[in-house]
Amino acid sequence: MTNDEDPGADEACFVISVAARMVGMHAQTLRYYERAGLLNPSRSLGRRRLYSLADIARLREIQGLISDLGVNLAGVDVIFRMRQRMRKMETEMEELRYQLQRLRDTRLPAPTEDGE
Amino acid sequence: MTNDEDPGADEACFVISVAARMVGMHAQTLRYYERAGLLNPSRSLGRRRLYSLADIARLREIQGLISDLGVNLAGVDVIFRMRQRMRKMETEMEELRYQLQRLRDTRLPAPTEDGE
DNA sequence: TTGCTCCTCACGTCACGTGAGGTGGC
DNA sequence: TTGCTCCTCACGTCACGTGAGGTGGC
Repeated sequence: MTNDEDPGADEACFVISVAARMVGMHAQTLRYYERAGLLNPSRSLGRRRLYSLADIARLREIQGLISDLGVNLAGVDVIFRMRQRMRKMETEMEELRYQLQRLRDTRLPAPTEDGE
Repeated sequence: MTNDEDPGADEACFVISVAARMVGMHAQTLRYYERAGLLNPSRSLGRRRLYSLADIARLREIQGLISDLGVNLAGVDVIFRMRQRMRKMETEMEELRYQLQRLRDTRLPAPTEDGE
């Protein structure tokens, strides 16, 4: 399902003016957020910032928290950390549910040894 | 283990000056946080604020986020909501783990190994 | 009465965003 | 060359916290 022409989420593609236009922000604001430690675009050889699609997505999330909810930059940082933990917990829950289901399915004895 | 002399966490006990002294904040700040919707102390008949131990605990949490981490009030609100969801998820995980353990314990048909 | 509470208004400070100005490399 | 980028400095605005001032009920 991968498309050779589309850039991967982590591929550095966009220069700052393009990235700023994509998310409707000022280029200065992107530099400001970077200085605040909210995102880390890669750099070209000439020290120019290059934003990936993942960076763009992160910018949109930041935008939502700041513009829509009124959170400040320190809050965005905390919230992102919490989101990461929540995603981890969700993964763990998926795993637990899977194990539970598998145990229930194989609960009746006579385990047929054909599954992995 | 309940102590008749100690107030319950939700029992309204402390007038604003006492609550402010307990958490090291100005009374005006407590009123300000209330206006911002961060906490809701009960009121006495004379419309005076009465803070419970749960209110005090919440104030300390607010204080930690604001003073230590630099989060603003809107951020505190979002973070509290996320915390609530995380606590719910943790409870769910506990339940899942419990179910899983129970299934594993009863999986072998005739245990009788003398252990409980 | 005193000492608290209530409220509103107003101010100082700082975070945030952005414009200006000067620089350098595709 | 032009049009971008880089950086720093400086300003306006607003959220936050707090003091002042006047009120009312234990």
